[in-house]
Amino acid sequence: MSYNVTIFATSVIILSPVLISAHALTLDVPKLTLAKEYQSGLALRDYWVSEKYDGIRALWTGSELVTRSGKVIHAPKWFTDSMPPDHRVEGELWAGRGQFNQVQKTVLDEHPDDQAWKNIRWMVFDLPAHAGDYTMRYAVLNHWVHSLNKPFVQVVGYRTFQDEQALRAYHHSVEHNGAEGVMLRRIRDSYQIGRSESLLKLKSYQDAEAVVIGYKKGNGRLRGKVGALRVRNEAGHLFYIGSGLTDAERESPPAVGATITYRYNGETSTGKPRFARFMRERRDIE
DNA sequence: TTCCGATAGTGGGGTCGCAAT
DNA sequence: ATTGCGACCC
DNA sequence: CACTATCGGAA
Repeated sequence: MSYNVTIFATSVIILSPVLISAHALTLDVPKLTLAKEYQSGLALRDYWVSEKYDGIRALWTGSELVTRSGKVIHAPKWFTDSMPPDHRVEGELWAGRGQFNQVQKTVLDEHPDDQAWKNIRWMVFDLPAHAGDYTMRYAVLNHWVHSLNKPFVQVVGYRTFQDEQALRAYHHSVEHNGAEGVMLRRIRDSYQIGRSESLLKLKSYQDAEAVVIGYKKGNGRLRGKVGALRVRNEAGHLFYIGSGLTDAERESPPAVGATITYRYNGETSTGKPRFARFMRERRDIE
């Protein structure tokens, strides 16, 4: 019915001075569902729960595969040649648990490496332009994937849970096996653009301590303040922490030699903490 | 009244691609 | 051949 | 990605 929904927003991208005078280039940004953080106490019976696949979001527009910001993903012909010309399909390009780095190295190349792409799966989970609640969209999606019958296109699987304790148990078990976390999909919603209770993510984080060994200057509105702390953690890794600092903390940051607590989500491929953010300075008690 | 969602703007690690060295 | 940087992904 | 700082409208 209302098939004519606007799927793309338009934003202006500033390019090199040569191009600015001649053309105003635009980039189509897909309007997608964004996940909110899970909070205890919601009606679990309204949700289906799946693994959170740590890869790169990819939308089939009907003619090409694009990222969340609308950039074209240069997939091999054999990967996309049987995609439907008349449907939008949304999923995650994924290479297995703990393999985000491989996905990034493979799918963002301008010239696809055929061998590397053989390790990529497209874990599909929605039909953004399809009417109906999630159970209906999921049924259509399943039907399409089964008829497609390609090993590298799979539908994400779901479970349901009666109570939070069971959900937590599942969450911890998949994370123990290397998953990034879990997603909760509210099954009676039509496709929701933006951030809402329609899609939730549940991820664990870790806290650790590090010693401040220096600073990096801030840019833009933070000019003259601290942009990031240079730190060394207990494993001896050197890295920067900028996220999490308030404007006030950037004006009078923890001193060199101070111990801080930071939060992170697992490690990168080189062993550094992923998504490290500042929590607080350690205050020793006398 | 409080709180939530959207924006805009900061910051990180890792990678690719291109320009400068 | 190496380095630096912008622009992407998360 | 995580986060801070704002703002206006929903709750």
